[in-house]
Amino acid sequence: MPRRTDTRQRVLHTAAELFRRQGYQATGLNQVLQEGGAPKGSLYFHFPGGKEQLAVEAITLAGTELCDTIAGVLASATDPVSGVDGVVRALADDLVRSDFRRGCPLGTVAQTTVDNDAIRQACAAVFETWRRLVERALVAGGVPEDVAPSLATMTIAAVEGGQLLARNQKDVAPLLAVGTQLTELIRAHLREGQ
Amino acid sequence: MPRRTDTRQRVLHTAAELFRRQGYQATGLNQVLQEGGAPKGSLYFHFPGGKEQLAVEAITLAGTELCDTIAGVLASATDPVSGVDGVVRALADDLVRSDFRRGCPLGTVAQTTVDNDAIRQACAAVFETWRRLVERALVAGGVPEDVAPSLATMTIAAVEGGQLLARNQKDVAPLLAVGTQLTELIRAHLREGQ
DNA sequence: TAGTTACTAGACCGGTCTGTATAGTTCCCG
DNA sequence: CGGGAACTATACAGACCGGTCTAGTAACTA
Repeated sequence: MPRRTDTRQRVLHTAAELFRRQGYQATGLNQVLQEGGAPKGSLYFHFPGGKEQLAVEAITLAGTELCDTIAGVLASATDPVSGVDGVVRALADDLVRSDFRRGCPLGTVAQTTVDNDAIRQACAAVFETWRRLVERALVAGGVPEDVAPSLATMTIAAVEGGQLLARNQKDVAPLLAVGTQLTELIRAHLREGQ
Repeated sequence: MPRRTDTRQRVLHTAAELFRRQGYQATGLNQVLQEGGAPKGSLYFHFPGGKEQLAVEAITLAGTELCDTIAGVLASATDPVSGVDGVVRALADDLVRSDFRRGCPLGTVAQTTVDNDAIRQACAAVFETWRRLVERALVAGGVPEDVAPSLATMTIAAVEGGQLLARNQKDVAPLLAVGTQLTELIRAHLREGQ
């Protein structure tokens, strides 16, 4: 039998947003339900696995959405340098627009759920998807294949750290500095690859 | 009148360790007290500001301690490249030794306390201290003064992100990749500076 | 129309959270 | 010895936590 309501999606999106802003532990189910406009019974009907299942699905959803955004930016760029620069700018815009409340949809949750295997692995899967996306863009742009995996990991790490610092300082400057240095690094690898 | 017991220090160190492993919200005062071996009355005698004050002091303590460690490693290195490499290796060792339970003493807390100004600023102060430490080492090693601030920010961000990824994957590889790429980047700047 | 599935609604449970209140103990100082 | 400061010890308050339960409603189907 098909779904008859959009409650599940509504709750999921609300949860993704709240987890992103506040992290896993700081986000209560009551808050999710209130902001999502659903009673408790509905939550445990749609997510019998409770908070953990909600988090896993919310992370996967948010990760996939951001993945599409990143892929779009990278695809519309002519080379990996401007591609990474574009991604960083997009993330910085998002930070400013939300007054530094929305960080990376994974970073905050991943940081505080190391001891929860289900959530940890959900985050790891998304991180790996992102990394591969960046790696492909780097290789396509001329970065040698042997350094691309490591450089892609560095890119993800630096951007995560940059978002963390930016949020902590309520200033995009650290993230923009990361962008500048990242493009510098990629350029250096492109020179070496030739 | 001078202190007569070490309860305050004991509780503070326990809190620093637990905040580091679990983050702010996931760490309960009862747990801190139990592991620190102190009753509740003592906590609110020594830290009338409650959990928030405890966190601010624990962050400052842990930040200062790690600052000393970093400064020691950087000072014993002959150049910034091997210095940064040494710091990354030390952090990776710490991750492995704790079975990936201990992350950066600030990262986890900073990520989930963006909306708490006191804690946020305590973290920001430590981050800035670290950044300046790295910046000085870079300049001393020959990195041009105009790029050193940005490169130092990049270093902190990348290392934070690397620790996050390593903890999430339970594998130091991402952090080591960050180390490799960071040294590469510093070398590139040293070449340009000449 | 009767039955079944999809879903809503919210009261309720035991437990834990931060924080308070108050009494007791230990030690130094005069 | 007396008094006060430093500190311990625990009981308790009030709110909130994630999660369970049961009853009810709406829509589709046989």
